[in-house]
Order: sequence, then C-alpha cells, then structure tokens
Amino acid sequence: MSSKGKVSIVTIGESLGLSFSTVSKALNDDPRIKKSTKERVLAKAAELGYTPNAMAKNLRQNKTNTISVIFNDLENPILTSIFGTISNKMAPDYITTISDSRFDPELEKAHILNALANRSDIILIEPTIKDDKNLLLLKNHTGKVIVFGVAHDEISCSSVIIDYKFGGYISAKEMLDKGHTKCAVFGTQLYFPPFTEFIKGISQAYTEAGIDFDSSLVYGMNSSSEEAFQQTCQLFERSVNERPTGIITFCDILALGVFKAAKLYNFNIPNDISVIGHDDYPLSEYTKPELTTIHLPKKKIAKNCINIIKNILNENKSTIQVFSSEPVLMRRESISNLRLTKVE
Amino acid sequence: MSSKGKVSIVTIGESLGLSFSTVSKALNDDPRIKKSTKERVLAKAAELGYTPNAMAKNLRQNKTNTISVIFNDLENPILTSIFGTISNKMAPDYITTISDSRFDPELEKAHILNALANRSDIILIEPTIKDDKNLLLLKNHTGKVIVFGVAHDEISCSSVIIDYKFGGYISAKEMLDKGHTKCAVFGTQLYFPPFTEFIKGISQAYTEAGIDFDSSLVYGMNSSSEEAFQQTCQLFERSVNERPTGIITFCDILALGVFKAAKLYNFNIPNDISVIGHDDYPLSEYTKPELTTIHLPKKKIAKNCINIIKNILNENKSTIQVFSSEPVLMRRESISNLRLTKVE
DNA sequence: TTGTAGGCGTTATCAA
DNA sequence: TTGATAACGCCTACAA
Repeated sequence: MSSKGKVSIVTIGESLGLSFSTVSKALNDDPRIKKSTKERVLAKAAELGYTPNAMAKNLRQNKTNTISVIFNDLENPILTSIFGTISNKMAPDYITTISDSRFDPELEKAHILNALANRSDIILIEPTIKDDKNLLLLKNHTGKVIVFGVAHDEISCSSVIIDYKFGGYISAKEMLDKGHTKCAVFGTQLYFPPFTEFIKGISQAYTEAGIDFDSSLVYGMNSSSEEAFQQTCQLFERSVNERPTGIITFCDILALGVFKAAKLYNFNIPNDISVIGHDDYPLSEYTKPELTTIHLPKKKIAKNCINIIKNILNENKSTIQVFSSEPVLMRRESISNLRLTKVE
Repeated sequence: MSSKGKVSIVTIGESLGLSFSTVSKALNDDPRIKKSTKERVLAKAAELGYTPNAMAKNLRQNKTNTISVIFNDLENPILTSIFGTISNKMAPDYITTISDSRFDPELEKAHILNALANRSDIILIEPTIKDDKNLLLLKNHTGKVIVFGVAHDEISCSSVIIDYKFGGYISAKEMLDKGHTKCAVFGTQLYFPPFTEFIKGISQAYTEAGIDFDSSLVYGMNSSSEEAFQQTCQLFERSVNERPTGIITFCDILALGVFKAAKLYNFNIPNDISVIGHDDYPLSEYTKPELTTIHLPKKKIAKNCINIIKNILNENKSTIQVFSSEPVLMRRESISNLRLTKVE
C-alpha cells in the first residue's frame, strides 16, 4: 500500500510511462498538459502518497513563502496573540513559524541560523540581548528582517517598537504619585533590551520626582511566577522600614508571584504591599484585587507588523519603516494611596 | 560591503582559488583539509557573509533535524508552556517550529502540507477535527507523527493523550454534587475532538446522576472571552427558572467571559451563578472568586511528548507508543453549594 | 502535447 | 591535501 521508498515526480513518471517533466507540469496545472494526462498524474500521485519536496522546490525557485518569528516568551499570551494574528493574516499564502529563544542568546543564535538557512522571506525577531553577536548574523539580510520590541542601532532595518521606557515611566509615576517612594522592580534577565528600557523609564520618573532610585532593588529573573514569589518572600522578611511599599513588575505573571507571597504571609494587597503589572493579561482584570497594570495595544502592534511584512513582500518599499506604539496604564486596585489616610 | 548576489560555497571557492568541494569540506571541518586552508575559508565565509543553504543541504542529506508542532490555540499558556518545554529540551540539535491552526481545518491542512513538504523529522499535531481528510495526509508518515490530545482511529501512530472525557466528567460531577443540575457548557468549536470528549464525560456524569442532560445548553465558540461574555449575557436575560445555575467551560479564558458578564449584571459568583474552568491558567488561582477549574498536568504531558520524540529519533522503537494523562479538579471558590443553606 | 537538458547549493565518492 | 563528478527533487527554457 504505502510505497516504502520515497516517491518523487520521477517515480510517478516511471509508473505512468511519462517523463518527470510532464509530471511536474501536470502537478502544477500547466495549461500545456492535456486534461486526461493531468488526471492520470493526479490519481497516481494520490495513490502513491506523493508529497512534494519543498526543499527541492524552494532551492530551485529561490522562494520559500515562509515567515519566521523568533521571540522570547512563548507563555506570554499577549505576544502569542500578536504573532497568532500575524500568522493568521498571512495564511495560507505564507506559512508562519514561531520559535522561542527563552532569553537565551545561544538558543536565539540557533533559531536565527535556522531561519537564515531556510531562507525565510521574513524574519521577525525580538532580540534577546543588545549585543552585536547575534544581530550581526542578520547584517546582510536587513531587507527581510523586522526587529520587534526595542530599536537596535546595531542593525538598520524596519522595526515595530513598543515604548517600554514609557511603560516604565508611567508605572513608576503611578507608584510615586501614590506615595510609594521605595519600590522594588521585578523583571526578566537584566540584559533583555525591553527590560533595560523599562528601567530607564522608571529612573526618569524618580529623577523627575526628585527622589533617588535605589537600583539595588531591581531583580532580574526568568519570567515565571516562582522566582517572583521567592523574591517577594525575601522582601517580606525585612523589617517594615527596610521593606519596599511597592513592587513594579515587568510582566503580570511576575505580579502573580507577589500575590502568592502575599497570600502566604497574609499580607493585604494593596494595603500592606502595592504592586503593578505589565502586559495586561486577559485575566488580570479579574484578580483579587484587580491588578493595576500596563496595557500593550496588541491589535495595533500586530497591525504594524503586518503592514511592514506586506510592504517588504510586495517590494513596494525598500525604505526602512518604523512603527512605534505606547502602552497605557490600566488603573485598578493593586496600588494603595499612601497620601490618604488609610481606609479599611 | 555586503555582497549583493547570494554567496555560496562556489562563490567562496572562486574568490579563494579553491574548488567548492574543498570549501565544503573546510566548512564542515573535514580532517583531510589542512588547517591553514580551513582558516582561509572560514575567514572568507565570514567576510562574504556566507549563510549555508539548509534546503540544499537537507535535500542532499535527506535529514532536516526539525520538529513541527501544529496545534490550535497559541494563546493558551498551558499548551504553549508544554510546547516551549519540548522546544527547549530538543534544542539545539533539533529546531522546533510551532504553527497555529486556530481550529480551522483549511489552515491546519496548509500547516500539515508545509511540515510534510519540509520533511520535518517529527510532526506533533493536535488535530482540529475528527475527519479523515487532513489526517489522511499523514497516512504514509505515521512513523514520524505524534497525535496530541485525543486518540484518532483514522491513523495509527504514537499519541500523547489527555483524558478530556474524564475532565468533563469531574467538571459535571462537581456541579451535580453541589446541586447544579441545570448547567450550560461553553467550549470551542463543537467538532474539536477534545471538546467532543469533554462533552461525553459530562453526559456520563449526568447519566450516573440519573439526570437528563440538556444538550441545547452546549455552546461552541472560538476560544476568546468575548463570545463567552455575549453568551453569558444572553443566559442572564432569561428568567430565573429558565436560567442555568452553573456554567461548565472548556477553558479558563471562557470562564473569564462569565466573570465579565457577572460584573456587568452585578451577579455574584458563585451565589448567583457558578462556573468551572478548564486548563488552570497561572492566574486562575488568584481571581475573585478563585476559579475552580480542571488542572492539566503540563509537566507530565511535556515529558510524555519528549519521551516519544526521542524514541522515534533514536529509532529505538518502531512500536506505537501511547501515553495518557488525567486532569485533576482544583476545587476553589467559583461553585456554590446549593445543597446548603445559602450563606452571605 | 510531451520530452530533454541544465541548474539551484550541498555532500559524498572517488580520483589526482 | 585537493579537485572533479554525481546526485538529492524540482522547475523551466527550449526542443521535438
């Protein structure tokens, strides 16, 4: 039944007494091939379980109709929503393929080399690190590269920027406005460019408020709630005076770690400890207390990506295009106002 | 600077006065090539920005070191966690590539054909529909296919099964035990096999309880909270007697839609309406009220997948392997007990 | 309407 | 230690 050896257009041709070139044309619905032949070929192909070999085809045609997305946190539903939208809008003409670098430059390198080696038409990448090494790999392919997240001077290509610095700024400003001058910051690995930008925004808010920002309270971790939980517990062990009153996180999942710790220590959020998230996960609006967080305009971001992708593919513009969007503060319940008399 | 025309081993050879065959060996660190030549080649390759062509290489070697994952909901953090784990454990020897079918058989077909055409070593697929058409495409490749989620008789290959029927059973049983005999069910598209299984489990629980299950209360939708929200609102418009007292959902994100509607209508969960989720998103433990839900053992599921993948790749076993795991009920606060006097 | 020849970029075998 | 040649599966002139 199933032909063990691989079946190619040659196989089909042989078993039909046709040349492989006729088979090729028939399979591609070439008008020069007569209908009855086409039908015979199609039938035989189905019978033999023929699957075209994309590698041979693409090698020949120098075109793959493939989009590679390389980013860092497959478990972040905001980002996956964006990339899922792109995948969906580009299908079925283009197949989108997603890879997770997990904030690991080595893994990112493997994914870049893979995308390059497979001659993806578009490489949409959220760089793991602001470092020449990996981005340099893309140097000769800037026309098909889209940098996602943060602008990178190391390489000049189209980008879809999210203003993480502004996000950090409004996070810190909200805390400061409510009287939280001593805040801890939980984020991803410190070298992750979006987080670096975020910190810059926080610093700026502190500077504007005329308050020193204590950078020893910045903690880089992997983006799981577990580490945030551990770190929060350590902070909770401190004496009241040593303890920050607010925690600024760079992802709602990190804020969740704070929730966990608060539960364990029987601390009330926001009265005993205030917290702000980032990303605005769908569920964050319904936590107890409702999580104040920074919302990412995912629809707009996805649209920006799709615009650039289409322009590149249509070769309309060889010019570099940069789109930027601003996050917005979702003021909810997880930050107390120290400037008011505390109300029970 | 950047060589416009594509650079290949031939290009490198020409600019170095070497044959491309020598270049190839040098690039692959063949012991027969002398060190100084290797260095010259490597330097030139770097200078020219050479990127190996995976299509040519794979075409020749008939090996791609590639794993394709095809599933339906990129925004589900439980599933992406599982596939991210697999990707991570297989890297860097194997590159894992993820595609989202979005419960759309046509899109799924495109992804299957792509994985096949690219000769992925492993195709891990969560079928969108219990239908011959797409699965038949994989018929001649069962050795490299792993079915994820639900057993499919249409094709005989290794599988990683999640006992969704059991999940449906314990969901409904929990509702029934608490006196909720009239329950609505929110799920994905009705044809989605995991949801079909889930419903079977619900029916079984009702049958065992000697109660008729009203299948007109089963609603298939896309897995966004928006549709669940709309549908819940419609249910809330009914008179108290017509209204279900409980809503069984097939995903926490659908339960979220119920939360939204409850907020709008000022209905209390669980007193006015009870709800149970499915999947156990990280944040679900911290909603208000805490969401009772069905937990998927994601670590174990990922491990099962990795085991099978490694066995296939090592060709240790050509036997079909099937692993199954059971979800577990996380009893929290979103279901009221109608059998007790209601307490405020 | 169908067949032939050449080439896409590699690797592998064999010869030099 | 290096080079020439064939082959992987396919598409595309061009020839028949």
